[in-house]
Amino acid sequence: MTVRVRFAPSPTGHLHVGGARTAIFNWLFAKHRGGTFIVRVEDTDQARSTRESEEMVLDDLRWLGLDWSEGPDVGGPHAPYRQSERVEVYSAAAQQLLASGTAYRCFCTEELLEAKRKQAEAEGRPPHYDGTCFRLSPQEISARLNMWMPFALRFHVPEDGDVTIDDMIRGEVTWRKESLGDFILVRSDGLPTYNFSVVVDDHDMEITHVIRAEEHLTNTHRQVLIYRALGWDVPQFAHVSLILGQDRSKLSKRHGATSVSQYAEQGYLPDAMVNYLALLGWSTPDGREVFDREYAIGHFSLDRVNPAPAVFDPQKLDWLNGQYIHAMSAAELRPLVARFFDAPWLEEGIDVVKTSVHRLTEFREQLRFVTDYTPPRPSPPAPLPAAREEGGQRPGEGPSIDRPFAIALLHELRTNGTPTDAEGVKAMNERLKIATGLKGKALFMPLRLALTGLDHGPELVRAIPLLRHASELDPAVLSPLRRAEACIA
RNA sequence: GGCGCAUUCGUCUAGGGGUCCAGGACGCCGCCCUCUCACGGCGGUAACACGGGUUCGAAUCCCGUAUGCGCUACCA
Repeated sequence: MTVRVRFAPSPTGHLHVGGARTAIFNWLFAKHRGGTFIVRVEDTDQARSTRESEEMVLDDLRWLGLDWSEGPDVGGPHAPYRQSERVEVYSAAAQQLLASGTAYRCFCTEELLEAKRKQAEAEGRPPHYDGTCFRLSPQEISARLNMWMPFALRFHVPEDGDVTIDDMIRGEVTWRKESLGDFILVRSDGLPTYNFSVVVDDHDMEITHVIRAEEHLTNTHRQVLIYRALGWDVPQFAHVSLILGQDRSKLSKRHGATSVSQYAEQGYLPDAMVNYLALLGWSTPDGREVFDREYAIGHFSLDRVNPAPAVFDPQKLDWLNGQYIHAMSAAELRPLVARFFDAPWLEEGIDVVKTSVHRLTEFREQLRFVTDYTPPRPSPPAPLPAAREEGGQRPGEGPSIDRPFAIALLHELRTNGTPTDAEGVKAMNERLKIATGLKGKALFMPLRLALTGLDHGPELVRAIPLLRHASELDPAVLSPLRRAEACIA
């Protein structure tokens, strides 16, 4: 039997990282087993679902690089893949349950149910449906039907409600016949509830493995009862734990970015995102943590998925994203970076600074020494020792520069020109060493300061040629020569 | 309240009775590389929630407690 799995998002906003990880696990599982990955939209909650959200979620999945062979956008043998368009399928199943007596019409209003719930809770009883409508006689039912009273369809939980599943992540989970009240299958507006539609769809779409979030674990109890009442085979279940924020509560907006589109905007790469999310709960058999999709597909298994919830760690994501960026060539990176920041000299710029970048958006800041330049102030005469605070800068440090050094540099650039490569920079350094009598840090720091205006940045043998090339390609970039002049003015 | 799930370094995790005074990764700290900042290399810090069992032996099995989370909706 070939594996068929599905990811079933509710279209109520962008795809969240938790959903993304569930989708990734489903996708990896399907690919690993040579099965089929399906996307199904669960939009029976009309108040919250929108078509725009559906598009966003699908776009987010595409951005992650996941592909599905059946879904609302591509169709498939079990179309439609949008629950709001599948009402006939549900009513057929509902009729079957109604006919067999497992389901019954409930005429209770929401207000009445709410009142009963409150009452039960106040008396310390479980807040379950009291079965009023289950006891209605056929006469009473037809009377209400004749009055056009709206009704919902309720599932009658059998006396022997014991259910055991063998969860692929958690092992055996058993629910004894316990506090489980008769629950709604079809709402009075005719749309099915989650527990009903999910069973009907998973059966209809021949889903073999249901891999979903842990929040659905206890719902499985109800769902298995429905499977049994309908005489259907129960699929394999695998419940993946939740993703938590730093404070160990369920990840939400106040923890910062939670949707994958936000991560895309912040300069994370899809490959890094998939890698990181896969690592949140799953571990590789050989312990490696940086891997591509082929590796993940080849080695994925639900046995290695941890049942405990995991805290989302932005620092590790940053590190991983950096690993991917560092491994890419400047040519590969350029079109991706150009989304955030562009310049004619961008590719060389990327090549020079990429080791200090963890997110694509950081290139802009790392290359600011090219686009922006403020000449360092001249060295102050003799700082007053009394004015120094503990831990303050000592004389001679800080973003300032000696006038004689600036003059020597300007002379060097005018006489020999600005180096165009690392060899040229080294030659220039040798000449400056002789001209100024400085060497090592005493030479390089003032040089860096004079040409970049900053006391840190990429190595000068790379930075100086970049500045020259950039100024030749881009009139907005001040050349090294002009910078040296500015130091003296 | 009831039911269910979970609990190894700050974080992600390896571990499925002895090879574990617990291994890897991120972070943090130190050293090296080095003009600076990164990158990279090397080293260090740091954990089996608690209490009972079972066993010659438990991080690993069982029970309880605590804590966290989920469900208990005409949300999914």
